[in-house]
Amino acid sequence: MNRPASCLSIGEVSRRSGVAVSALHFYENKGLIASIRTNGNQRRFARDVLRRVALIRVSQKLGLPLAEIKVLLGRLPASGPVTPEDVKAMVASWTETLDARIRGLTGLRDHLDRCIGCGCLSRADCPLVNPEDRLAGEGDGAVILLREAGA
Amino acid sequence: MNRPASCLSIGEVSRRSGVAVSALHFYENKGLIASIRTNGNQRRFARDVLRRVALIRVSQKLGLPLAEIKVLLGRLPASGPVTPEDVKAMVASWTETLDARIRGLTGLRDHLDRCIGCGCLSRADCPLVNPEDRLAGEGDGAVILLREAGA
DNA sequence: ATAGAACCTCAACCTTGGTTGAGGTCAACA
DNA sequence: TGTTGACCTCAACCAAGGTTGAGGTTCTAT
Repeated sequence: MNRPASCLSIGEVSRRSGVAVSALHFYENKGLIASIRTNGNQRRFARDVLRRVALIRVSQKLGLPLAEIKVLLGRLPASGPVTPEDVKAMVASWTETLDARIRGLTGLRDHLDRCIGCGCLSRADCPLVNPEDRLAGEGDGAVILLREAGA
Repeated sequence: MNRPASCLSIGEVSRRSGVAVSALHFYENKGLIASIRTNGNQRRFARDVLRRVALIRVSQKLGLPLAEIKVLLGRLPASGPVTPEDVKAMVASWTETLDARIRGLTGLRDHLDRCIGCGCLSRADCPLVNPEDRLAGEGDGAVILLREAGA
């Protein structure tokens, strides 16, 4: 009885999620997913793990590092099924992150558009290049513009 | 005459660009910037390097890897000042990249919005989670959705 | 009962984008 | 002529996010 229908081997999780076995090992090691072991020391995952893995991959596509994803996952119930409310909260936090990234990129694009308008790249005039010359004395030059892209 | 006014030491480039000396070494090593050497083997950079470094940092904020940035920089004149036309072309290529990223993120956000609407996370119904169940047989499951985020 | 697939651990390696430090040289000022 | 700060090279190290391989065990089907 090592394999009740509700348990998945790591190979099954890999096939169903599209994530390599080695990556699943890695996620487990980092504490993002959990398993129990059979008598023979093989991993068995609750079906729930498929959701978690999907959440991990989507979160990664938002640019979240695994450490942050771990925190978000940690807010889900440690065991048992995830409720719709849990999901709504997590997904809402994603959209905030997403909105922030989109805003950052859009702002940067606007800068670029202005730069296309002038094409100068002039140290004196172009807000895109050499902002350090307009900010003499601050000591960190180009950093100012770069910050606008949002982390 | 190691220091005509038009030449910058690496320390000056670092201070004016806000980029660490070690990073400038790194960029030179990767072929993104170039220098000549004094009799005493110290680097001297044309002022032009400040523009290139600024272009590198902005490009990085778009998420471009240095290898791609190197290609873009390679399209600029190898020596001599960069013309406004050069800049326009390069910046235009950035905005395309940016637009693509923004579109990808926006599409992902729309998915999330729909998911918030239902909150189901159901294997059968939720397009965000477990798309592999709707795509049985394709063998790469969640990859489908993830692709939407754009590279 | 036994082959072969699937699994296990652990360590080494990979890429990207750098930083840090050791050990040594150069340049500029007094 | 010091001496001090800026510079040089080269190698090692870091973080993230994994992959690869060696060497060994377990599971499942025949």
